[in-house]
Amino acid sequence: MVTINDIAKKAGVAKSTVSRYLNNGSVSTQTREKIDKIIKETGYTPNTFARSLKAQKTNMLGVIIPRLNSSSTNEVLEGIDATARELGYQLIITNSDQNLERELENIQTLAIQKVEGIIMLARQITKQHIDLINQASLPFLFIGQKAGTIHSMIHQDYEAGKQIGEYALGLGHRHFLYVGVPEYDQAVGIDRKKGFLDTLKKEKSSEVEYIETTFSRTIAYEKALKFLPETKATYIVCATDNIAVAVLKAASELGYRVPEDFSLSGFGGYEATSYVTPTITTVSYPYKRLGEESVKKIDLLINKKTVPMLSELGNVLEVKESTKEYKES
Amino acid sequence: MVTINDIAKKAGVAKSTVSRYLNNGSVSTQTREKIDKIIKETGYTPNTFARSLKAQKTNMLGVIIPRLNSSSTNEVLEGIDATARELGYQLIITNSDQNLERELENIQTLAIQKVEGIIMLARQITKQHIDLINQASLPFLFIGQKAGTIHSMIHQDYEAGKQIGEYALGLGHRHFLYVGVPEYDQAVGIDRKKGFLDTLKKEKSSEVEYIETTFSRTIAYEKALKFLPETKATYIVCATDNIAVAVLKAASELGYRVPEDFSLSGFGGYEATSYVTPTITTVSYPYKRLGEESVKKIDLLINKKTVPMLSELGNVLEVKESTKEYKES
DNA sequence: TTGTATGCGTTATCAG
DNA sequence: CTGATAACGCATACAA
Repeated sequence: MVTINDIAKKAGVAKSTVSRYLNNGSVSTQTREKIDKIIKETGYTPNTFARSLKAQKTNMLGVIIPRLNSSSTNEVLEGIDATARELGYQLIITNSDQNLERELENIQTLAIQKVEGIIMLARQITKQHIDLINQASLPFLFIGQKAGTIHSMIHQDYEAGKQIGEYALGLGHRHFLYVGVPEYDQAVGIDRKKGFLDTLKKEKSSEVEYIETTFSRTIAYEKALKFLPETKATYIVCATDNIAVAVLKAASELGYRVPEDFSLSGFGGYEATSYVTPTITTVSYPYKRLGEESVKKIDLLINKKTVPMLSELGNVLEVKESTKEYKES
Repeated sequence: MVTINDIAKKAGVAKSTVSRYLNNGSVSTQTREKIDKIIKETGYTPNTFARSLKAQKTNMLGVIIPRLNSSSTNEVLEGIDATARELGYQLIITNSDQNLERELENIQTLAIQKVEGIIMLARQITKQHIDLINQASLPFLFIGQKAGTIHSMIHQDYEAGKQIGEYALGLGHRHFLYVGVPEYDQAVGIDRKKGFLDTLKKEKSSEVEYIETTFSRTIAYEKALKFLPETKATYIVCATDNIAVAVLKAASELGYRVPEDFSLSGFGGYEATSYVTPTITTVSYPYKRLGEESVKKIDLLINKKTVPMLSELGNVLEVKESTKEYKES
């Protein structure tokens, strides 16, 4: 490996001169040219580790994601990537494979790598998380779930549920099926559902059945094959777009027509909802922007600015083909 | 920041003793316990940079991907992630956003970061790539495209095209439409297509129309709205599953029925092909395994073992609902 | 403008 | 088993 010393020797100067050349630049034109040439010849690049060691700064940002093959995750990542690049951060992305142990492990690993801050796309936040994060004592930001004592950035999930509720009631529907996910996920499992249910309460004549599934398309699909023939709902609300796509698939398999037999909607605004037939009504979430904002926020945190503990991003209802008015038949 | 020195002082020993404790472990039980306690109290973690500086080893692997929101990319990443973890590598994932400049930039960046090796999910390989890689002179592996002088790992795209060709001919089809992508992509744009076309040549009575689109679903969708009413093909071959999904969407929009009006197939084996109606026949590629194998290969490269310049992974035809026999009507 | 000397946190060598 | 010391590659205060 060629070092600053080699360059210095070959150029017949002190290594501090080379260092100056590399940084400030207070060097005579002569030596500058000499060094210039030699660096090109040797293909020398400064050693980042030595630099970081000296500067006590790594310019690296850690990102922890729950899984790779998720479109929402990827959109968030896109936003993170773009803004990180803009602000001069190098990204270390670690995958925790929806596994609590690995999540904690990754926090550790990133802390050891001395990243300047960590952004974590959260599923559930446990005491272990909090403890570990406090212990690591570096700027930390949760995305997607809120944690009281740690900075977080979330979607307005309660609002989103409310939007769908109001929209569906407005269409005249009174009998609903809510296909949800477990409550360990505060944002999706609880807030989103609660927003919906609370809205329905305003309409006394409404009824809601509830089915719980997981984030997996396959599992949702299999459950749908069973519950679709049994439900009396005229409107099915799925907790995620993925689930909605799976339910739609099962429906078409079983010979139901959407929205003629029942209306269907999801949450998320995934691209997939636009490429199935019918296209699926959804509440679209600004995932990419969430990623962008999160980097800006952690950057502020890193630079010791004060930022609000919690930021919320709004979302917007996208009416497509899978929902229609309910008319007494 | 708490360092090995702090620990040493508090424990009343030399820092070399602490270092030994951290590594080999030749320390008396007494001092071991003392150090143990202090490290826990202070939450000390060794500084990776100092370590890397000393060890001249970073244990980091660079990965360059063309874009984040691609299911094939993500499956490859899953494989890479899993195996990297197994082999003890830390991943630095950089996104080049389908941009040549950024690709070259990323190679630079990763080289500067002193990663031990780079895996790049390639689109096209230019002389600039080759030059830069040779200059960086570190283990490098292309995935998805082959480069003569640099190690690469690819899918059998020509074979895949052939498989579809033989299958379609076997169903009795003679009039085809191939929806392809530009030839700057050697694997998908050329090999895949050529495998298909070469196979058709064996059947004199066959005819092929050709339409070129891009990897974008939206663009493919819009093109399909135009070409579907015009084509006489009874079998449409799409160069990727994404394109196939888009064409299917356009078809259902226009009132065509698949496979009654025409058969349709893609390449890739993306999950999406299973969640549309009808499900789409495809040649599935072992993306995840590709990721796994690639890490194993670069690990070999890093450890100076000799490995073949080129590795190929096979793929398998998955017949689903979107294709059926052609019968003279 | 240039060179010398020192320290960043760690590991390894070599006496003790 | 333990401690002093040098070295990794770089940046910088200070002196020349």
